[in-house]
Order: sequence, then structure tokens, then C-alpha cells
Amino acid sequence: MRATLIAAAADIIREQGHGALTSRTLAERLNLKRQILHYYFESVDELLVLVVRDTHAKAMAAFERTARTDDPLHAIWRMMNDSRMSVLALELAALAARRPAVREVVRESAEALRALQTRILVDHLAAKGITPSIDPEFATMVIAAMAQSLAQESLVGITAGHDKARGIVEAALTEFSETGKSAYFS
Amino acid sequence: MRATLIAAAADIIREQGHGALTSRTLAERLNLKRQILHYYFESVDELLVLVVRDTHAKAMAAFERTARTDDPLHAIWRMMNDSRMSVLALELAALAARRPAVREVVRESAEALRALQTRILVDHLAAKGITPSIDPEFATMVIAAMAQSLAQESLVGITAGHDKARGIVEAALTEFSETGKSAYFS
DNA sequence: GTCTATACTTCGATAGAC
DNA sequence: GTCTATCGAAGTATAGAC
Repeated sequence: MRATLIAAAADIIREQGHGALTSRTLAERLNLKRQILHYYFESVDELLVLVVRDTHAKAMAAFERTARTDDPLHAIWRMMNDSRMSVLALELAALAARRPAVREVVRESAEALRALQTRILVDHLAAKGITPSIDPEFATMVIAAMAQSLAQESLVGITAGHDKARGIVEAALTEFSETGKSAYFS
Repeated sequence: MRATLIAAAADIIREQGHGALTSRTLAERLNLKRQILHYYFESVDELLVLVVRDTHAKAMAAFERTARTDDPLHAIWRMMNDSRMSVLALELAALAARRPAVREVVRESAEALRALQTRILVDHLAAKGITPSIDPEFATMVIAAMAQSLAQESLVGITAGHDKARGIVEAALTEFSETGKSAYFS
């Protein structure tokens, strides 16, 4: 039941934003009364921390799976452009900025995910015998920044230039993935 | 007095996040009672829309000034990395995602700012007789995405890799600004 | 384990005194 | 123009019945 509540909380945050997660909205989604939250969790903060930990564990596992594919760079880019992941990440980051109890766990999660993505990139290039002409951590940061920016803009209703931008990024990833350089990001 | 309230609202949003702006916090900052908001504005939504419009006007004017400097690309990058601007932009975007009344005006603002930045970039390269090897709108999007991402991470307490990333971006801007190409972003 | 009942706080908003 | 007073709605949280 704790797991059910954590999953439902993540769904609400993803679908309606972190401001929409209250004891009421959570309970209503499961046809329960709002006091149920305090039976399973000490406070809303405790629930939020568990949502972050659960989301983090799933994201780490998913990124680790991409490392075992032919084209890990594109797989990472596709995952970060999946709105189920990007919107939730966006909301949890926004939440962390204002909730001290959530901040530390989000910070650790973000740093671990970045390190994992960088390691996947480095391993992929090493396996192909490529010495990249760009700092791998920087490449990871740019890819993540672009994916988050596109997601954020979509939430506000901005889509102009998105298809073009995705096309350019994907072409650059293909080149980088094969040569370690890029006409766009090298 | 309306202008004073709008400015104070922007300060609260910048310093404590959009969730901290209420009729109470706004009034207390000016040593007034919370009902004052409803004398000057119909609703909180109306105030927020005016905060967005005011912020937008100031940002447009500031970016237009960068067009008349020697090095408009670095000037734009510096402005977007100024935390006074980047944090407020971040908060207003987050607000827009959840407040329908604010969404449209933020969307228009973001699109106009992007168009202006792209025009400044195109004009700068044209004045130097450079034909860029990268799409100017895409370059604008990447620069904005990086600046916003660094600001967002800073709010969560992440600073690892930031100095390195800024160094790489600035070196790339220098090269791009002079040749239309870049070893990093071309 | 889930419920009812309840306490306390803060929010946005309105009415009306001064 | 700013105040006091007041409302209803929604939030977190606790106590106790079943």
C-alpha cells in the first residue's frame, strides 16, 4: 500500500504538477479519505522524499539498460525526451528548490544520474576506440539541458523550433557517437 | 503604488520562489495589510500577469542594449547567467506551467525574447561578414538551455561541473562570434 | 487499516468603517 | 487609500471509533 501511494503521488505530480499533490488529491485518486496519508507516512515531506528515491531508482535502472544497447547515446537522449520522465524530473527539481527536506535527495539523485550517463558515454567511446574531442561530462550536461529545456517549454505551450532542434541534436549525436566529433557539438 | 507592488512581487518570487508570493507576504514586505492587494488588483492572477509583463519589458530592453555592444553574444550569455534574471525566468516559467492565466503571457514573452536574441546573433554575424555553420535559432536555444539548466541546478545545490561548463561555453562563444564555427558548437 | 471528527493554519476574496 | 472584520475553501495533522 505504501508503494501504491508513492506511485499515485508520482502520477499526480507528473500529470498536474507538484502543487497539485495534497493529502486530498492523493486519497481521492485511490478512493480513500485524506487522513490515509498520515497512517502510512509521517508527513507529506516523507512521502515526497520516497517519491524521489523511487523515481531515482527506476531512472538509474533504465539508464543502465541503455548502456547495453548498440547506440547508448541515442537511447539516453530518447529517455530524457520521454515526457513521463522529463516532466517528473522537472517537477521534482522545482520542488527541491523550495522544500529543504527534498533538496538533498534530489541533489544526490541528479549527481548520480549525471555520473552514470557520463560513464556510459565514456565507456561507449572507449569500446569503439574513439578519443572524443569534447569533454564527456560537458556533453552530458548539454544533452540534459536541451532535453529539460524542451520539456519545460512544452509545458508552457512553446513548441516552435523543437522539431528542428531535436533533428540537429540527433544528427550531432550520430556523428559524435561514431567519430567522437561533431559539426554541431564536438 | 501599483508599480511598487509589482516590483515587490517580483522580488519575493526571485528570492523565495513563486510559491512564497501570497497576499500576506506581499503586504508584509511593504508594512501593509494583506487586503491591499485587492484594492490595486482584481486578483492574484492579474498581479502575476503584470509581473510577467514588467519583467518582459525590462528583459527586452536589456537584450536590445546588448545588440549595441562589441560582443553581443557574450553579453547575452552574461545576462542569462545573471541569477537575478535567470532565477526569475525559471520561477515564472514554473508558474506558467500551472497557472493558465499566466501561461499565455509567458509563452509570448519567451518567444519574443528568443526571436530578439536570434536576430541579434544574425545581425552580429552579418555585420562581420560571417556565414555561420550552425542554425542561429538553434544556437540561441542551446545557450538559453544551458544558462537555465545551470541556474536550476544551483537552486538545488548542484554546482559540480558548472565552472568547467561555463568556461567551455565562453570559449565556444568567442570562436563562434569570430568565425561562425566552433570546436564545441558549430 | 480505514474511517469520522476535529483543530489549527493560511489562502483568496468581499464588505464596510474611517 | 488603508484599515478591521469576516467568509469559505483547502491545507497539514492528530485523536479516537470501528
